[in-house]
Amino acid sequence: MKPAVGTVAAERRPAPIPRRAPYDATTLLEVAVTVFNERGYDGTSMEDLARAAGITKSSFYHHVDGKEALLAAACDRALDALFAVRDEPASTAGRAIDRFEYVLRRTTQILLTELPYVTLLLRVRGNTATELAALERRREFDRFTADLVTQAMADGDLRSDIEPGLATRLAFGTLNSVTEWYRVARETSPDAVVDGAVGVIVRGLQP
Amino acid sequence: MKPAVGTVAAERRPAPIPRRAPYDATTLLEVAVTVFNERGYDGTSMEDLARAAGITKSSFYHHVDGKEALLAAACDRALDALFAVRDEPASTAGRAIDRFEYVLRRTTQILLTELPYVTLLLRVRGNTATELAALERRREFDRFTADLVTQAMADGDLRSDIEPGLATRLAFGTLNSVTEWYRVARETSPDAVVDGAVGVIVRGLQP
DNA sequence: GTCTATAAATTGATAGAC
DNA sequence: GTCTATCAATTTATAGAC
Repeated sequence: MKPAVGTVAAERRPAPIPRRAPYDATTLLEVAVTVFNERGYDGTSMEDLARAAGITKSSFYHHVDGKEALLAAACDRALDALFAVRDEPASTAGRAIDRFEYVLRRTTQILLTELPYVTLLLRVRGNTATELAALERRREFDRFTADLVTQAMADGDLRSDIEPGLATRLAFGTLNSVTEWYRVARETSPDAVVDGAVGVIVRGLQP
Repeated sequence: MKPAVGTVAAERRPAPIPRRAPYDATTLLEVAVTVFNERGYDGTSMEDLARAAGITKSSFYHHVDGKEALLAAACDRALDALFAVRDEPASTAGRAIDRFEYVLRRTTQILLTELPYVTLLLRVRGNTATELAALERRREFDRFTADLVTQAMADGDLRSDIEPGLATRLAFGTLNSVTEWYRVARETSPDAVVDGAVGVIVRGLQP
């Protein structure tokens, strides 16, 4: 039963308008990254983002600095999480093979918990200064992983009939490929993905 | 020694202008795919393509039907090569494990020989009808590979402590990740990539 | 085949009212 | 905070001269 428009009750106690939480930069970043991943960064217009957020383009601009700033924030979030893994004690001390396995596992976990941000990072092409900066940070992380593999191979703990660079790229390429299919339709649990991926890689690279 | 401008020799036998082969649709597709892979499809304008070909945008349009047609042609080239693998005798007869290994190897070879086209295909997002059609063909190929893995697992020839779908995705995700780094700077030979990738995957998935 | 010129639509971003 | 209106630049694509 809806009270007639204009009654006293309707005027003094208007039906509660379905009210969303007020937007902040973090919320809209989440919206933006989702759309970026669906349509690609360059394939997404600010109009697309505003529509996804349910406001106009101008309102959207009230909250964020622009398209490129959104991309930078998303990439930084992914990269900060990856570098935090690199700086954990278990990544820096001990046998190289143990550190390698630890980094594989933790990287996969980050990839799943920060999935949209890592996905976007992995697709960056280098068209702007922002993108080049993200690529450079990413390459730094890649050098860290390549060093791990090289050391573990020198220790005799990884098969050495494959070039270290190729082994590194296959290992982390396998992990990164998870971003290509692990979406909301999650028929596989995160733990199963981590255990499965790390297990297959480790066995595949055993001496 | 350059003859002075205006001499008889210069007028009758003009210095040979560095003449390129006349453009055809295939040549320009090659140019386009290269730029698409560098800057991303949506990040590339027809102006970019024309500049890369050394002609104007209008001249470029004289040879090709448009941006989307270029994408469709590139995806078709990659998909035709993949489906040709699927239809080879060694992919359709024999034990599933042998067919699986054969398809892994052949797919990697296609990936390297048709690298730019496969790279572009793997990045398609589904923004237009053209892209959706390419994605649908790709999914058909994915179903073929998933069936192979499922059968080989049922035969007891692949480890069964991993879901078949996860195993398939890890295996072909590893292969596909090659497109992310195997560019012109080829420090690793194609054969080493094929042997390395297939070898790591097969060992990683052994029972 | 290649060019200049231009059309028609879209894009990232801002101005200013409420 | 949200809106309408608008701008300047870019983008896909075409017309028509040479």
